[in-house]
Amino acid sequence: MTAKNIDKSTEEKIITAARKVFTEKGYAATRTRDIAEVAGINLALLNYYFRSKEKLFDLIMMENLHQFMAVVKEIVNDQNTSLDKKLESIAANYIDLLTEQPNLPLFILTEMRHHPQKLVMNMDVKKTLQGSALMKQLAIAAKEGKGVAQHPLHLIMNLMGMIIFPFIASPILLAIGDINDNEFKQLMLERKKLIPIWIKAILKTS
Amino acid sequence: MTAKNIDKSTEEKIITAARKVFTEKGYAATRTRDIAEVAGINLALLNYYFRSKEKLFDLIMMENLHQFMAVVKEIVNDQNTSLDKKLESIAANYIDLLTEQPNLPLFILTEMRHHPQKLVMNMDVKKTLQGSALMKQLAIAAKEGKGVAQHPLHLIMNLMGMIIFPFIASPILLAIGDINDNEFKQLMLERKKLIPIWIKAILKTS
DNA sequence: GTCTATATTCTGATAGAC
DNA sequence: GTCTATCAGAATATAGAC
Repeated sequence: MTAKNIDKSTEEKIITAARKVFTEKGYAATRTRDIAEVAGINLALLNYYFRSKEKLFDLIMMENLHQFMAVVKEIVNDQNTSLDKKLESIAANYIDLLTEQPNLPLFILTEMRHHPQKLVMNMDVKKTLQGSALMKQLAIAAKEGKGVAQHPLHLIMNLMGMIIFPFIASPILLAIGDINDNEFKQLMLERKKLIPIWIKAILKTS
Repeated sequence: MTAKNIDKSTEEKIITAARKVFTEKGYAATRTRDIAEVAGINLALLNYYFRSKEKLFDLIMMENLHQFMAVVKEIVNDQNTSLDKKLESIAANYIDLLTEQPNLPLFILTEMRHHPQKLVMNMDVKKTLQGSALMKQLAIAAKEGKGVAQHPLHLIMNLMGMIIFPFIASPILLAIGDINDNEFKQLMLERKKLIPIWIKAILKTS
């Protein structure tokens, strides 16, 4: 039981522990015993509160998906901000989020692939993006480029790839670049400013 | 037992099945029974040939790492090709590889995080890249830009992110873009040409 | 609500016949 | 080499005392 657990209800302790363990190790590699231990409670209590490993996992999965979507939801449909501002907000907010929770993307991408049944998210992200202010602004920007407009998905792939990939691949990147965790965080800070610039440079090539 | 298994030795059948199941589901979610079933043989035979789940996994892990590294190894240290050509080769070769084996990156990134002990690769990729012809050419290109040279890791992150991320996130991207598998492959084909162009545009902003 | 003890199911691995 | 049957241990879940 860590200091964080003081003053928390048992249910909250279990959820906090489950969030940590599931998000780090994924569903299959997680044992309910690990969660109970991290929560500082007995294994039986976990089932008393949540009935099963799967039900507890579903809760964490929803939480994580929601957290991941929240960043983009509030930005994408703002009619009053420019494309530039939107790119800056998305990059900055995601990098802040992932710096705090670096395991989030690998968790979501892995579990989404392994349990496509649980994919409430697809429709969610689809609804959020399709016909949004951002997509319209992207289409306009693409046309203002040199010539052939690229498929808007290319932009999404580039933007999200540049933001998310470093966190997914951080162990390799730390090794390649001979840098430590703090230097990595510093690079991510730089990327908050750089990614929007790079994306705009890319838009001009189309 | 699929058609592919005809004319294969038992050992090869098991390896082929293990490659498929491990790479799709990861170590923890894979049951040796699944592998045996896909191989069309009995569970006992698996242990007869490979002694344990872990030993069989280690083999597949090595295979996959090797396959993933092979692409970059032969390109990165070629003294006779320009930076442009190297970028083009890396993008084209990786996109070809990942179109055939879309689960490769998620497998490697996940298992690498969960079993850092098995990380023969870190030193491997490090050795391959550090001081390579590619890194020198990148450093030169960065200096020829507008002003402040960025950390070379930024370029690696951007290049690999743009190449790999779409394959990792393909389920979401298919949903967002309302496209099917073939349209996705078409987009990936386009990216073979586009990514080098985009990377060069990014280099000019630094 | 919380614990200990136990039931139940699953899974990796082996024994032994052929 | 290959199979069936089975074991041993692990992991989820529950029973029942407090």
